[in-house]
Amino acid sequence: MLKNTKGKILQAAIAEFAAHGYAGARVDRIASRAGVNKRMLYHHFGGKSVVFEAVLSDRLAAAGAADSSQGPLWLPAPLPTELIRLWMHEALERGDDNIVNLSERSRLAAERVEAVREAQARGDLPRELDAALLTLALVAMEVFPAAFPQLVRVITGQRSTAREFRQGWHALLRGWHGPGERGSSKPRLRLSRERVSQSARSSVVTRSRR
Amino acid sequence: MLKNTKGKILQAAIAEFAAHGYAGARVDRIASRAGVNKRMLYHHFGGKSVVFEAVLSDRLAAAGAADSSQGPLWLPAPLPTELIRLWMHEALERGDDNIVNLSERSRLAAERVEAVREAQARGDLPRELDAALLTLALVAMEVFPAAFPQLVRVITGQRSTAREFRQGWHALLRGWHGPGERGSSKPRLRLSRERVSQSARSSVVTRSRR
DNA sequence: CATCCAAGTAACTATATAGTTACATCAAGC
DNA sequence: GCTTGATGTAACTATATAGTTACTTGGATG
Repeated sequence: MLKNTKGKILQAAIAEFAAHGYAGARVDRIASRAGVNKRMLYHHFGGKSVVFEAVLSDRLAAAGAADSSQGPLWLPAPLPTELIRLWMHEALERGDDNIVNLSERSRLAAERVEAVREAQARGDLPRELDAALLTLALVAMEVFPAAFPQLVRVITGQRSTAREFRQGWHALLRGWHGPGERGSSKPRLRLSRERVSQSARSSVVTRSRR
Repeated sequence: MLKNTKGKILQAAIAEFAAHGYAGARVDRIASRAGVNKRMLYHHFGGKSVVFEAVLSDRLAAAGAADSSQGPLWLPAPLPTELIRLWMHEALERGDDNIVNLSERSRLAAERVEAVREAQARGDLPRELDAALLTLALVAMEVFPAAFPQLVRVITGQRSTAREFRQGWHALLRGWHGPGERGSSKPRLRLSRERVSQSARSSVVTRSRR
């Protein structure tokens, strides 16, 4: 079977739910995006809510697996916007109850925590911090600007997507983990390119305030 | 005029939009929550979208003003869930374009940045980091667990509302700002109560992984 | 007291939307 | 070649929902 109608529906639904959330998503649009008759959505799944479930299950389970390998841990690779939006919709709709695919996601998260632990052992990350919480903090710093771009703009005056902001943000992460001497003596910074330079000059903030 | 119908509608709308987002919110529910005839919503505002605008304007402008004063800066006061949900809906619906009340919010944010700057001058926060970005990072650490409770649970195995998690998270923030000697020699930690204790033991993470 | 206008009510309308019904196609097994 | 069941299509239905119409009330002002 090469038509793969179910798969096309799922892909279309991922885009639709990421863009509009559960309430804002339209079954007709999903079918139309998939180039498939709406009836097939009810055939392969059971209804809108089931498709939503499938989307979360499919998309959120694989998440985190992609980026656990490359790059320094304190500067995680940017996550796809779609995934972040689905996380937001998931949180808004369901909070931390009935987490879809909890066991698999926990397993993947555990791998990442383990990587952080190893980095701590190497001295690449501060040793005295709890590994799981540190992992969470790294994810937070990675996700936050993409999730709340308006707060980035309000606080720093910059767009979260601007090169200047991203460089500044990375510089902050680098600096925050401590250019100090806690831990090992190994060189902690793998990236030596990107200069901090003017990094993060907020354009909206009044500097001359008492 | 003591009936204050418009105000009641606005209050009800804040709750409704925070709970369900724009698409999920129901005009009838807003009217019903406010104990007011639906027609009045169209009388005082112009339609659903206008009410949404008013909610964002009213609620997001005042935000940040409340907590800019009390408590140490590296451990900001918890924000109301409602506000965080509105921020999430705002981000999902509008990104960083057409930010409502941008100028006033920027002004309030600037005050907070200034407070951080002063804390840096006192040596309470690391001096070498950009003040605006540091402020943003502090907000991020404050907002993230409430915004993404499912990620907290997936990564740490704990509920974001659990006392144990919060203590661990606070301990991490304290530790992260550097128990080192960069900056001043002043005592940096004002909270001396809450012990780090077992702080953050993740229950789901496999510790024995290669 | 009469007028007038903002505030309020109930019932209605148009439409968008999730979900269904009835039918068509087509390949495989008998 | 005929039945059968999975896959697909078009048109339909029931309902929820934003928005409106037509009317009422009440209180301030001349």
